[in-house]
Amino acid sequence: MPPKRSATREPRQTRSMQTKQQILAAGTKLFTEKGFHQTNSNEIAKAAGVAVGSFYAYFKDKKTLFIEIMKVHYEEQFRFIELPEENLAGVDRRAMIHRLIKSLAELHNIAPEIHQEQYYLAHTDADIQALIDEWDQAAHALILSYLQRWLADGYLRVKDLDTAVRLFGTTVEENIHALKFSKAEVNETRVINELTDMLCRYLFVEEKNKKSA
Amino acid sequence: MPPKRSATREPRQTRSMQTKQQILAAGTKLFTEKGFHQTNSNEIAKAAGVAVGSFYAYFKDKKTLFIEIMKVHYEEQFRFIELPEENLAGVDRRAMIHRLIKSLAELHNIAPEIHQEQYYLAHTDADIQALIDEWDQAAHALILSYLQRWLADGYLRVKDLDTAVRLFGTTVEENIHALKFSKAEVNETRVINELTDMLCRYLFVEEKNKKSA
Amino acid sequence: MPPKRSATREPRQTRSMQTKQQILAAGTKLFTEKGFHQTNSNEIAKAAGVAVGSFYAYFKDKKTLFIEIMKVHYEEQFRFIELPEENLAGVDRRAMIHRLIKSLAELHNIAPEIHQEQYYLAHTDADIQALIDEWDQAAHALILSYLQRWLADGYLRVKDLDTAVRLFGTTVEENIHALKFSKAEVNETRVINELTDMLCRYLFVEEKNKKSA
Amino acid sequence: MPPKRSATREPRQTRSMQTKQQILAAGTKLFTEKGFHQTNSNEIAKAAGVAVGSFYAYFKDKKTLFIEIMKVHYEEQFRFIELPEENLAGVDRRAMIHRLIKSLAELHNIAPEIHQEQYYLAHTDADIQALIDEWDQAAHALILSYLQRWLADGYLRVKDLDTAVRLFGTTVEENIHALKFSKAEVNETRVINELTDMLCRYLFVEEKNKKSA
DNA sequence: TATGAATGAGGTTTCATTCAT
DNA sequence: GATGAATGAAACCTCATTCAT
Repeated sequence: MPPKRSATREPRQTRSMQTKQQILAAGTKLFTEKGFHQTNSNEIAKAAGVAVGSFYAYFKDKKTLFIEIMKVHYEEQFRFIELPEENLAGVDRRAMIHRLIKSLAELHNIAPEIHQEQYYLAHTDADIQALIDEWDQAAHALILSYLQRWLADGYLRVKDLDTAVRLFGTTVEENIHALKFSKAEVNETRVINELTDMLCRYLFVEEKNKKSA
Repeated sequence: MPPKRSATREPRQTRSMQTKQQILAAGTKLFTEKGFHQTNSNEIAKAAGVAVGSFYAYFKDKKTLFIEIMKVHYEEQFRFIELPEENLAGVDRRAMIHRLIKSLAELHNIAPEIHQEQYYLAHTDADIQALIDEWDQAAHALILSYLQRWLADGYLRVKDLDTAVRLFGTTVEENIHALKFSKAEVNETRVINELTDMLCRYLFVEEKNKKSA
Repeated sequence: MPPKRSATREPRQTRSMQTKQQILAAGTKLFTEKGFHQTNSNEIAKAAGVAVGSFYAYFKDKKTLFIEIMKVHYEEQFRFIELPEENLAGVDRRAMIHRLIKSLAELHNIAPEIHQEQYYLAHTDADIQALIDEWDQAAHALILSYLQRWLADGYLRVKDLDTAVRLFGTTVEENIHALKFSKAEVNETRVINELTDMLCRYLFVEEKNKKSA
Repeated sequence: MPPKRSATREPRQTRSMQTKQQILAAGTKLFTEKGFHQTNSNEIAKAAGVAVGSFYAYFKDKKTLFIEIMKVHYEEQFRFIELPEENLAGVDRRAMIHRLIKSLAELHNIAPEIHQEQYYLAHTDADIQALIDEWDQAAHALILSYLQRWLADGYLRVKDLDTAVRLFGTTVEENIHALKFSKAEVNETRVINELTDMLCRYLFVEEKNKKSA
């Protein structure tokens, strides 16, 4: 049976790419469910439906697979986030912050445990640490660009921009993370609301004052 | 008399207690430097200057040692923190928040990596998760008692107390943690200042309004 | 597809089967020579000419290997023994008993120590006990079918068939076993002859009486 | 408080002997319950209520303890059995056999597992094997003396005395053992009856013939 | 490329025995 | 004598990785 060519070119993955994808998927699933150290390469291969040998044909070792997964995960993350600055001044700032937080929260639905695993492994692995640093810098640059715009427009209350960027980044990231991982019953909407409030009050001059002026 | 092996032998005598302390110290050091999975029992024993057999006489296994270290660490933490409520209404609230953050930061100087390790291991280990939950609840109770006092005194701006407690806890904890672990050059004083500002603006009605009134 | 680890990997391919056979052979040899507790897994692997890892790929643990050896041994045993009943009434009964004993003795030449080891391990291991019970029942059923035939033909002297079955089984089994293990010089032919006499006199009505009738 | 000397001298064991007895008792209990290899010296010491150090003060090693236990057990056995020959010719022979079997069965109530353990350990331990051989010889001598008496009195049917002795010893010993260890419901009285019948019919000329004469 | 059996270093844990007190 | 903490050789078992097919 010859391959049925359809009129529209279907960009099928080559067999090889497919295999690699299967391993990535299986790795993500297992690292996520059981953690890096609790998952072994035979298991990953089996879950991917390939032989261990193939695993090692595509990935130098287990760590390399993990790093590739991290990369995929972060690319996905930045694809979501990278809302470049618009020139709007009159835009509702609270809404912007809120949207930013929401999209971060969205991200964490993809593979929240990877984030955790990553931070853990970073502390004994320089390669992973380097990747994280790189991404942190990208995130900080993004936040900074927001703050600078607001500063230019006279809305910003904070003085120490660099520190504010850090604080913003960590606070959002970790509260979202806690939200996803808390065993306790937590209401997501309420947490995001309060978080938004906190950041707005911290960053911006109070609306009331303006109005009263 | 049946053997009745408890998870951990609990020594009264001095020599024995000393050995246990040595193992605890060595474990703390190594887990901290290289992480749980990168440290093995022989190594711990050697670092403690005892035979492996002694390790297993005092701790059922590596995990049990880790849990005991966590407990020691947390007890220390609570010894620092538990500043009971005073009845003062006129006290400087910013100063109180600042002090709270500072003491938390202090704590992290003891064994910051243990905290990280802990959260990591929790995600595949129910025993460790249980301990963390317990302590989180204690911390939340403490924060809540502060907020309720401020609420009673009419200083509090937030409505959703429960969520605010969570937000407060996570935000302080994680920013301090990030502070200690950031590879980048970070100025501790500045971070703590901004963090304090953020939390005050979030929690309290603005002073200016009062003054203007 | 979940891992679904069966206790023992069941190989189809030739190389793999060969390896398993080698391990079984080495295990049989060593358990036989030195006993279960005096033999360790590294040793077995080395004797089989494979790595320890392979040992554990094929057998969950040492006990599992032992159980498989038992099974092989017993299958062999039953292949020898299962002489189904014929309808002959006039057949020499002494000759039948003699043949039965001889074939049991034959069996014990295969791996006599395994039998001993087995009984020993049974007393602390339920799995092994279960296997032994199963085989005992099979053996008892076989003996019973002989006795019932002789009873029907009017040759049987004993009344309490169930007890006789037990007595017969144990007596043959253990005397053969003792024969094989006695350090003293024992003449096999003489023991088997006396054993045959004893069982015939116990089971059957005396020929002389018949003749005199 | 000075020791209260009673009028009658109470032959109290010295403290030292008492300790040794405790270890022997604990060893017997544990070897019996869990087997030699499944019992460790610390456990025995604890069960005996003494320190491990004391264990090794009284017994060179674990095996030595086992051998001492064996000896105690066998002495007890021979104290029961050694019914010296009487000169009686008219005594009921079946009753004698029956009594012999019964007393053997009695013995097995003391520490039946020791017997099993013993045979097992013998096969890798020469010292234990030597002891067993010694006792077997004693038992055989005893049985032989019975048979010779019956032979002299014209009651014996068997010709091959040496082999008969062996057969008798093994058959009684192992059937009693099986009786004690069978997991199945077995009626002790019935087994002992049949066993007695079997041995009588094997050994003795039939009564009926005599009577009819 | 794909396969999966085979490898063996290395980690975990036990326990018979010693020895300082 | 008694104690029991300490020892460390040796057993058990896992799993990242290789390599012959």
